[in-house]
Amino acid sequence: MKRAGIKDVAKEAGVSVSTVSYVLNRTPTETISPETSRRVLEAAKRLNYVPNLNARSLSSRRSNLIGVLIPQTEPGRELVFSNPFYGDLLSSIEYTARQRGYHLLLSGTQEDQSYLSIARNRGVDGIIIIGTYPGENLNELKQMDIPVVLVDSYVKDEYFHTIGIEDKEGAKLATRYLIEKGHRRIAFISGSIRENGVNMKRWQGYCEAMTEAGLPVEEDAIYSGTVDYEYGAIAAHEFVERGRRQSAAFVTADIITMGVIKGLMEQGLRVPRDLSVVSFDDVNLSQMAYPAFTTVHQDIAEKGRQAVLLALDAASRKERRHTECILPLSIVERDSVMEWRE
Amino acid sequence: MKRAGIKDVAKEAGVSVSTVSYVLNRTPTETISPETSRRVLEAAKRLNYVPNLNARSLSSRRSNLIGVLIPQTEPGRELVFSNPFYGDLLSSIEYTARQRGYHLLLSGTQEDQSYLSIARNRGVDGIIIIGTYPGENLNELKQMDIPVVLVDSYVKDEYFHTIGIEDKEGAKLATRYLIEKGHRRIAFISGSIRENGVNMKRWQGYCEAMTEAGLPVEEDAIYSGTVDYEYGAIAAHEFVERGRRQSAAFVTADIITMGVIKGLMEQGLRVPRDLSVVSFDDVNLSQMAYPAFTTVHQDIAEKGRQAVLLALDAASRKERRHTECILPLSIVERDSVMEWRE
DNA sequence: GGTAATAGCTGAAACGTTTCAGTAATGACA
DNA sequence: TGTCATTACTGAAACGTTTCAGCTATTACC
Repeated sequence: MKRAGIKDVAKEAGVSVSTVSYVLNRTPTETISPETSRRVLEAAKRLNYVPNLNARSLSSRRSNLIGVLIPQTEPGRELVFSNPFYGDLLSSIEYTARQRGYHLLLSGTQEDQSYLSIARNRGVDGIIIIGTYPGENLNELKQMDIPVVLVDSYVKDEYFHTIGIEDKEGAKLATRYLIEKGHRRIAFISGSIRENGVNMKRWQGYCEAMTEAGLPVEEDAIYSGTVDYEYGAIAAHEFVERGRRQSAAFVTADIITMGVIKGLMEQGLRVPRDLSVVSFDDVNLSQMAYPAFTTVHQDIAEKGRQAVLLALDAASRKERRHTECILPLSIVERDSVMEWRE
Repeated sequence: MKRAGIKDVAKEAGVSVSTVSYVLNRTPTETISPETSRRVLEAAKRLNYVPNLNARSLSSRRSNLIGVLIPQTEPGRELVFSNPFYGDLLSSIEYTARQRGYHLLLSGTQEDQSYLSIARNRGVDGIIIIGTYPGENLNELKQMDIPVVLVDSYVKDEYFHTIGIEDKEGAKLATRYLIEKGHRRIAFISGSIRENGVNMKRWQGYCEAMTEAGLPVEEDAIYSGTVDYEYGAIAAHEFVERGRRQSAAFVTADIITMGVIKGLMEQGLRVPRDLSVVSFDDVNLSQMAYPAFTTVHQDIAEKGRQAVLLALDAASRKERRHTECILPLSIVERDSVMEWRE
């Protein structure tokens, strides 16, 4: 059973192909009589017509497609959904896009550029790139006239739109919170702080908060690895090996915190009895954990929503000027921090 | 800067458009001299040529696109990524597809058919539907000649390919495990067991295991709600309200188990001291939790991989006959079960 | 009554590919 | 030398839309 095309509809309704197109797209500049319009609509319904979106985008240069690039665990590997943060974010992106009649083209942030050309070739109307992005190719993105939204990236460029949070401020919030509770020696547990990404900003926030309180940033209080559960456990073991010199820790991601708590427990230690912890993200995990932990809350759903809105808005206007959207943070108190007195 | 098309390449290389197409696609039936081939390739490189995939799929009727439909929390809402199971699954699907040069078109399983027509109109080469699917429209899917892979669905049909696990057997495994540990009164905590999906099968498995052991399936041991963290906590509270009549529980999803553990804790109860628990899925959560819980392990990554392979394999051959793929299960022992003696 | 504007429609080019059917040149073979 | 295959390539139709430019009635205006 061959699919009905616009031609078939035209024949069925006794009008030209262009008329059908105008009716179906409600093209505002075109005047169509109600009678004709009705006939076309009926014919389309009768033939069970659905437009071929590939042909449409070939012709109209719009695709109603948004490309979403999600980081991978390693170059060429799976997506990082082991961290629920990304699932929550994607969920919100998909929902917002779907509501507006857009579909998602999903891909990993490959180290090579294949994803790039593919995003380009599919004719996506916008691209949302999540997380720190392997730098250089970004320039190539600028050359094609597609709006790009960077989520949680610290690449500054007139061309790109960005959406993120005040990572440094959030980290200061967390660290100061611990200081206010009387802690003086505070560990910093994080993913890599080499690249200019959120972890580096949170590192800076931690340092500033410490310094402003007149506390030293000590070498052996720093744990830097990968943003996953496994590293949290490793850090916890190392914490013990290094002699448990701190009474509290600021951990830069909930998923790491899960591992830290687990790692401590394996060694008979408890949060917050043996280590107070403040975390970052406030994914569901932070309430599920035992103990539920205090963490810097960010509105992940809103982040995803804004990313889509920014992309679509940029796609509709022709201007390509940088827009920046920063979402607010707050700290959510749960059961992972104890007051500390010497 | 207008993008270079195949015509530009042809002109640059001094050959015809068709020759360029043949070279670029390495069409096996066509003979091209090495010299010409080289010239074309060089021209393409020089012009920074990338093919327009929309045009290609319009012409060739293949899109290198796989549609993925993921359940939503509610009709018309976000995707169910609050359950990490889906993130893991999608991650594996994306990875496998990407490796094979395919991209993912992601959408929620809408109650209305819009997703359906869209999947159709985009010309996807295959569709992967995850979870129980709002029934009727499936027939419409059959009419277009696109391979459909149902993941974790119990819809039986000659047309659809399915991939899943022995849910009933897995549930029996779990229930029997508890029985062997001496438990006689075992609660069943689950999502909805109304629809003919995995939860119903697991419910059947639970019943069979109980009956085979000569134990009664008691009304007040059954908790059926939604597959999420929140419901787990609710069930735990209800468990206490109903008078803590069971010594163990089989919970049909890890995400629910997280809530159960939390809910019990809120009431001063502990797993496994006050309730032994065996769960299902073995997502990362089950090790992260405190206590890490015993659960029926399924290979989620393999599930995603097979789903893609099934779809691609079906797309390449013309035949549309049902294929079924069942993955093995095993039980992973952790710290959520105690021996029980009267 | 004549011109201008407008409403309502249509024809055909264009979008960037793939692929079928064909052609010209070369070599093999009797 | 003539026929037949084979190699290497080309022309053009087709895929299903959008959209520009144009055409014909009809109405509006002076």
